[in-house]
Amino acid sequence: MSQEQEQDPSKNNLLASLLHQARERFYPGLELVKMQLGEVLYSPDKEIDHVYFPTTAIVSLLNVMESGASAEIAVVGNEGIVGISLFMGGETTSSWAVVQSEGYAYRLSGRLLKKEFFRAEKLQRLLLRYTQSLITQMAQTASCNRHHTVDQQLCRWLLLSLDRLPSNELRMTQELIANMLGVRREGVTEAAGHLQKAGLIQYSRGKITVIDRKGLEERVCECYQVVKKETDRLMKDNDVD
Amino acid sequence: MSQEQEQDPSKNNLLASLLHQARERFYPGLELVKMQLGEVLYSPDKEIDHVYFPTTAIVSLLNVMESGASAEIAVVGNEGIVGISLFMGGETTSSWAVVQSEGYAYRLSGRLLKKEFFRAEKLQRLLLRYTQSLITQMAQTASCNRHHTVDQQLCRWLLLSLDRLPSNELRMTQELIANMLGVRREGVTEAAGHLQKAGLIQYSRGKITVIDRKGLEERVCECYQVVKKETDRLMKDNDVD
DNA sequence: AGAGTTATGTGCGATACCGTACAAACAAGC
DNA sequence: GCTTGTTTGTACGGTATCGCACATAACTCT
Repeated sequence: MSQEQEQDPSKNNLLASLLHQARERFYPGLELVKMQLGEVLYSPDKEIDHVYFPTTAIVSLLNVMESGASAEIAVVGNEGIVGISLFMGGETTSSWAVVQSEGYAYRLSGRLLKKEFFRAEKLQRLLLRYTQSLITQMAQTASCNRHHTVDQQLCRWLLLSLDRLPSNELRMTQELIANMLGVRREGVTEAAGHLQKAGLIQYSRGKITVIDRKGLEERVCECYQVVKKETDRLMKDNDVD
Repeated sequence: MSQEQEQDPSKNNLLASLLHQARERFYPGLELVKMQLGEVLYSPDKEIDHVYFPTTAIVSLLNVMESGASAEIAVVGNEGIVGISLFMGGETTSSWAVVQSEGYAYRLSGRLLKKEFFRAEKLQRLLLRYTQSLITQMAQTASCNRHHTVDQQLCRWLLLSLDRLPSNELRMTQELIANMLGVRREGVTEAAGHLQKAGLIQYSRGKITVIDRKGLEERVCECYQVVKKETDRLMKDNDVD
């Protein structure tokens, strides 16, 4: 499989930040896995025994209500790690991690990561900074849910996905997007219709092609930039020797 | 001032978890401060140089949009600490910390906390666990904003405040609550009207008395319990020797 | 007591989103 | 080709919340 051969741990930003010694300790434990759309990496109260460093996959952190309604609270792609509650403590979370876009990730034993986390201060600082950027994302999602329209949120969501994909083409049904945004499927149809009419995207049956990224950026709410800027700030110059 | 004399570091749960040695290192650096309603402990891009361990005060973590609209993303009372970004890394946040209910807190130099954080593993685990519980709160707030009514959210907010106060009386204008929930002041008037009519609360000009806490708990959305349960789980048996 | 300020109540039309129902377009298999 | 299932489009009434305007009520200060 050619896609598989192109994979390399350094395609994940966090793994790429691990230099020399740290790399030697980590890389042997890394296992390349392919993740399918909809795959559940963890769910509430299920002990997490691995963490995942996505390379081409995108993972959604979701909150599911008693009613069954859901809402995405953060997205993780090749810039991050899935499973922070492992080193944050608690072992489990009240949210779900679901594969939103199929692709590859490197998997690592939780035990190993945890050991290194408390042993290697620089690694720890790296992961904590990343966690801080996740926190920013969640905080912004909370207020975005409160104050912005579905149109704006769809733009945000498309850009978030775009940033984590190699091409300008997303494979997603509107139903799925609706689950992420926590709105009706018809709401997404309508919002997507607006964007299509404006010539920003073009989609058909589970395939969305972004034609005018600039246009999306003009239409998106501030939330996208706030998170991006803060993440860039937190994650630059973080090499772990 | 009698209120002041009743204060003691152990009234904050995190400080109370610090036993023996840890206590000796920390307590000398603690400074009791009184915090007024509306006081800003930190704001975006302003370097944080102290952390706060509230005893009787309640602090809101707020996100403020370009439009000026705001939304509370988490609350911190005597169960927690304000200023996690200090040890999480990044030094600043994109959110505000504003005193929601006046009272006392112990203030500690950020430098000292940070030093201890990376020196003392048990302290670190304690603080990370607390951070994890904050993350839970933010995640739940995000989905609550999406799926639940103002009525439900007001119940949640009242219970959150109640849990962090000594009495069943809150000093809060509806305007202020509206800012926290990110809704119109009139919306709060209406929701509060419902609760009052149902005999759960009683209020007049900035003073809300909760008469029937059980009733609130029956009417609140699941979000309240989800966060409470998870926080209890994360924060029990966390003593730092 | 009276004036001014702050807090709350109420009423309106506008709008964004919901729930539901159903039609149309497309894909995949036989 | 035809059938079946999935995905998307459209329509319609219902509702929660908004934005605004203004009335009332309660404290505060002189």
